[in-house]
Amino acid sequence: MALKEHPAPTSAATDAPAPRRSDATRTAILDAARARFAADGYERATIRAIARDARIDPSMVMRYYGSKDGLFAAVLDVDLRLPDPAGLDPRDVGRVLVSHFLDLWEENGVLTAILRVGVTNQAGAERLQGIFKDQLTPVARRACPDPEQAPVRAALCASQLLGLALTRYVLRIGPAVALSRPEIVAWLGPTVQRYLTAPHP
Amino acid sequence: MALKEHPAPTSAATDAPAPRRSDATRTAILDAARARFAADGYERATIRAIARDARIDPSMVMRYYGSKDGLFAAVLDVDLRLPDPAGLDPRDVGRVLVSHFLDLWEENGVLTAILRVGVTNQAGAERLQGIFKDQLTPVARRACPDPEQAPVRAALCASQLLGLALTRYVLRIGPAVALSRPEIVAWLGPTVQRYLTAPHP
DNA sequence: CTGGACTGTCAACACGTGTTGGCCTACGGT
DNA sequence: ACCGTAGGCCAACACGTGTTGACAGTCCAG
Repeated sequence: MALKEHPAPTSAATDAPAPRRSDATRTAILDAARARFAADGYERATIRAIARDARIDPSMVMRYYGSKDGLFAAVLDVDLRLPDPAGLDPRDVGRVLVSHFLDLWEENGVLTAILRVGVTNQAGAERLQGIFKDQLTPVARRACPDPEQAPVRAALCASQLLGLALTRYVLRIGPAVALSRPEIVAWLGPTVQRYLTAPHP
Repeated sequence: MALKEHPAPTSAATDAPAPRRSDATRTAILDAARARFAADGYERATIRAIARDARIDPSMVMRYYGSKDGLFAAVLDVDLRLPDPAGLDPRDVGRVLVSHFLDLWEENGVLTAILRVGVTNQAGAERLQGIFKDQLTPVARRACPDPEQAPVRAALCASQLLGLALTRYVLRIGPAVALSRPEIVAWLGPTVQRYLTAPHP
């Protein structure tokens, strides 16, 4: 860790941290890293390959992100932007959630990267745990009958949603890839709905 | 590949392939490999570590399994031993399947190994695809209303079953680990049941 | 114009990996 | 009792990895 902190040369009080000339390179590295981690997982996504994709020297990665771990940590920031279940029809929450997750997974490779890495890398696994625990559990708490069951219900939803991502975006199992969005929502929506709102069986 | 084929020294016509003196070592390697692949994934499960666990020299692994790929291929043989849905109450097939899968995942680490490896290794992914396609689809064909939908329904089941394994045995998400077997069966059983038998939504 | 910081390149290091071949030991059929 | 051969260990190779430091161009404040 312990990245070099460049002192803001001009306005020190502004909120934006004074754009640097190397910002383009920084984001190029980050984009390449996200894609490589998503495609190859942690070990096989080498710094040399990432640097080649970003068309810079491997040592730049070290300069800007300190280490491979630091680079991956910089990729990890994810906000699921889950909707507040209080604001929608309780009968629709399952379908809305599934649809929202499909959006998230397809908008860029961050979630695929974290999933692929989390399976073999401890830090990635903890991050994935944290994301779903911190962001999905509150939704469950507002949607399920007994708030005390929120963690269990969130975990059940996670099992189905991550299972879909696994089969569709990571393992690329044929029929799971071929399914259309509306079909997925129609099939998985009621499942998630039930995990959230059904009485404890 | 191309393992050395030791000529059977004694009975050449017997069905059993004439036990070798090194069989103990062979299975020790295989056991250690399965555990390591399950715990660490493909890249981080090094031949040296596997050999250390099996208390033999790394070169023995090469001699008996040709290469790391060959070793992993030897670990891959899995028979899910799925029950024939024709033989049970159509109302129970979901619960029976979920229960059966819990048995499979907990009996040894093979499935965890294949899942962990399949996420980053192409051969592992294809193997996982094959297992679920070849063994789960026939079950779906016998259980679902329109046999033509069997692949889709098998994939849906796989998404939920693999998702459970992912959250419970790989990522070890707290609430998913804490759930008891009967609870899991009660929650996921109806889901699998619906994926198999419900009319296309 | 000039000095210092920033951005980038190059070559190298130390290390762990999969893999190989040579050597010694000890079993077991003849 | 013998000796071929299977079983096992050791040392080494070639390679790719993350990481480091020295060096050169480039921008901008003073």
